[in-house]
Amino acid sequence: MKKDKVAPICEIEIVNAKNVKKARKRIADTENILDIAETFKLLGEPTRLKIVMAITECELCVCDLASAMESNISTISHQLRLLRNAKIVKYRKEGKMVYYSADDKHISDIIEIVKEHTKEG
Amino acid sequence: MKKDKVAPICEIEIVNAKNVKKARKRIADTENILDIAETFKLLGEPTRLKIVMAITECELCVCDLASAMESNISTISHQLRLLRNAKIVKYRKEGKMVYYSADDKHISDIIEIVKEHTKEG
DNA sequence: AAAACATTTGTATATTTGTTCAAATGTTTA
DNA sequence: TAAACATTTGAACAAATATACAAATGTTTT
Repeated sequence: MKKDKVAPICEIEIVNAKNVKKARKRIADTENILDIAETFKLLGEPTRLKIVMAITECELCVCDLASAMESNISTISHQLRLLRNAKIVKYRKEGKMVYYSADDKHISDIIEIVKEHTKEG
Repeated sequence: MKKDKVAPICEIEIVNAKNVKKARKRIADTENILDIAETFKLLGEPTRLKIVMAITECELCVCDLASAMESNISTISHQLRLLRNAKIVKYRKEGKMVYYSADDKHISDIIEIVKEHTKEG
């Protein structure tokens, strides 16, 4: 057997077993990794990202949000449901109106960071 | 015409014109909004997020990365290309080997923040 | 030069998903 | 109670995309 190599797993030879082990551990230790991916995925769609940015500093009803986005009310409502479930946006009912806002600091923080990241590219 | 309402745009009545205008402006002012969404989208897929996390603290060749992820080399390579284009990961060639790493501080920062965010939910 | 190997790339396919229309729900007002 | 309105929800369709296999590229070694 060659110097650093280890028995193959999944038919793949391992070159640096130590680093592979570390990587495996890092992934395994992140128990809510699917939830993290889900949050990123929700922000990774222009319509939804725009929704979040639109209601970052002031709340809007679904109707006005659709207007601001120049989009369909139904489309906005569908996307809002996804964002709501992930606790990325919150809402407040007032009669038949529903006002949405995105006051979660975490979310606006990461949007700012990614904004910086893409600017540099 | 009713009190606060304004002429319809896209067949939608506007309730709070001031906030709609602010929202529109906030969206319009973010010139690279599609790039921002793209970065989020790339992190929003479990395979790619795991890749990034795997190589956050130590570099790995494609082969070992595939092993650590228990996945296909081709699949990993395809996803690495996307991550590379978005400057989320970088690589270093050494002969026929290619070592990938994700040392971008921005990226590990936002992953940590989202990790916190999802924990609270 | 050829064999061996790591990685990349092209193609095809199955799955996911964003959007739209239509209908349903729930609230206010006449 | 009925009409008007805001929002939600269901269903269907088109578009995007993650994955796998096969072939191509590029590098090292014999």
